[in-house]
Amino acid sequence: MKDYKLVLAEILANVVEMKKEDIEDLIEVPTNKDMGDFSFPCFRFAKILKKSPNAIAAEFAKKIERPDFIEKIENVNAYINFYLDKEELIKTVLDKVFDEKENYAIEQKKDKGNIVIDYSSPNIAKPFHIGHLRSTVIGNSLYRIFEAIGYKCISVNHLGDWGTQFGKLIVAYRLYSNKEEVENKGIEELLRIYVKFHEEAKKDPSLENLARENFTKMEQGDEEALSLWKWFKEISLKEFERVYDILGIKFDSLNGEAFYNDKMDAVIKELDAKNLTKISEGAKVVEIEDMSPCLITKKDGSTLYATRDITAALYRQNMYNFQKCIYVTALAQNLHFAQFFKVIEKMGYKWAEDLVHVPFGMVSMENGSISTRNGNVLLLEELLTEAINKTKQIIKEKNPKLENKDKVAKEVGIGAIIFDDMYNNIIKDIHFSWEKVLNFDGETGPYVQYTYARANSVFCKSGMKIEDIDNNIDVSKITDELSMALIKEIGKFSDIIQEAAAKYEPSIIARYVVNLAKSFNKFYHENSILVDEPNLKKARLSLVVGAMYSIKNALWLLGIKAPKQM
RNA sequence: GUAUCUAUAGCUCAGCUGGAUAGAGCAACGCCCUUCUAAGGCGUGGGUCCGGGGUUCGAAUCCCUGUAGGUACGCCA
Repeated sequence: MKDYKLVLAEILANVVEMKKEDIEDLIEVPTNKDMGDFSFPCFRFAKILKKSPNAIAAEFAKKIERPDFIEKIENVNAYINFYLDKEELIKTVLDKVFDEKENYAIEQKKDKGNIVIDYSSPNIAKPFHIGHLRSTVIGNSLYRIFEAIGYKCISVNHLGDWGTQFGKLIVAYRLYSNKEEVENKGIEELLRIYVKFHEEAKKDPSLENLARENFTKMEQGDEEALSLWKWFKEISLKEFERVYDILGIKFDSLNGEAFYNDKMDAVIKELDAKNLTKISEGAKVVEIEDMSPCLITKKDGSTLYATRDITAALYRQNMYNFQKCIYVTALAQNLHFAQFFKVIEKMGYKWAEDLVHVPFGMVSMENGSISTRNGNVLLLEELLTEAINKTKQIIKEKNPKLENKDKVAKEVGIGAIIFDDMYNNIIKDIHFSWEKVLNFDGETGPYVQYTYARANSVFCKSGMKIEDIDNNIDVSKITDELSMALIKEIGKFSDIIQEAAAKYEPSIIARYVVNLAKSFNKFYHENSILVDEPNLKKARLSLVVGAMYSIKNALWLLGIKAPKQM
């Protein structure tokens, strides 16, 4: 919204002995709307002026020149409260909404520079389960949020397609499977033999050594090992793409860990040349103060996770010249990121400070933590299918005549899952519960989508075309509190996106869109929209359409569709 | 042991760049569809903001400390 705060600070600076920047910091938005749109607390002047805060506030309040956009200035105790002029406020918000229309609050220019976002990044040869969902939907949302404030984003799916696990898989394949089984059953068979490997390795630890040997062979370019690896990777990618399609997510780069195989040598040499490496217990490490050392190579010379991440960061900086490089991974990986960010800093690269780890909490199942090895997993597709089926059932009950039932059920069911994942601060752990995730009442994705569908429905019944709805309305027609509350909520959208970006927190968008939907539902409940009086009808329809643009775009920022009917 | 995250209503959580009576949703109970989609709206009950210090005119919010739980800590990713 227009920067009223700044203007108020300038006006206050004429009365209060303080820099306008400091005044601006002091001005706050009251928690209770009865106390105005902005308020200025005067407690801190008591000491200097040797008067009571209440007296000071009263004195200041008298001296302030009221600007046009302020309807009323009121002194309550130690506060000076400012009430925005309603007509001014309506005009300001609607001007912006109808100037930008379907792009409302979403910046179209991408001229602030590049941001690389590394997310999803599942491990090849393991099925896509609900544990992978978080990184995927959070990363996708951050991508859209940063694009919405004017950055060009590059999404990277840093596939876990390299590492000792492939040594394990190769061993497991040779011992427990064959070509036909893998071709027929795909990733399911790969999972089976992976689990089997871990069972057997408990009894016979030499299998682990065999696995390591096979990975080393891969790193040395052994053709047989590599062709198996390639085959496993293709099978996995097919499955992942199916899941990404359902979620509507695309990546700009699929450069996984293997992509950096031929680029790590140069980086290790650079580390050596900068005198950062040491040999410790046979491994090559970079020592870091106040942290355990970062391992660069194992004693057999093969590389590790950190080696590939350091190499990838250097490559990305070189390739994209990023303003930020964001990693969306579990909180449990905190140390790893702290370590390799520090290594890059030690290498003398100033852009190390542009590397950002966005950590999220763990998902656990009702019967303990998720473990692919133990088979305690819920496949994402199973969850999505369940949600879609539940939605179909509800549609059958509530809106049996709906067209495109399947399409809508898909959008709503998936919306429910995505929304649920991002409604709380991402740092919170999630204890998965069918009951919770399949509840579509209250503060949920379907609630917001339903609100949108209602708004669309009433708009359609008006018989107006979208072009007929604009900001050219009789502002005096809108007077009630609920309409004003809706306008204010719509007007907040841009600030909310800024906040979500600054905090790397999609839940801020999710919370916002729920408040917006609540606001709309109250407005809708109390005010008839399709009234006879044409000017009133037009004014109210402007609010309906403004709410629709806002809800649709906010859902889009979360990666959720807004069906027109449901 | 060290680091890190979390602790607010029965449950799940907002609020945490300090401010005016601590907010939602779920669950429970009650009301509102001959009127624009009831996946909705309204109402009722429900709180030592984990404990203890400190800073401040003012602390759920900042600092210190303790407690409880989660997670990570060299050749996995």
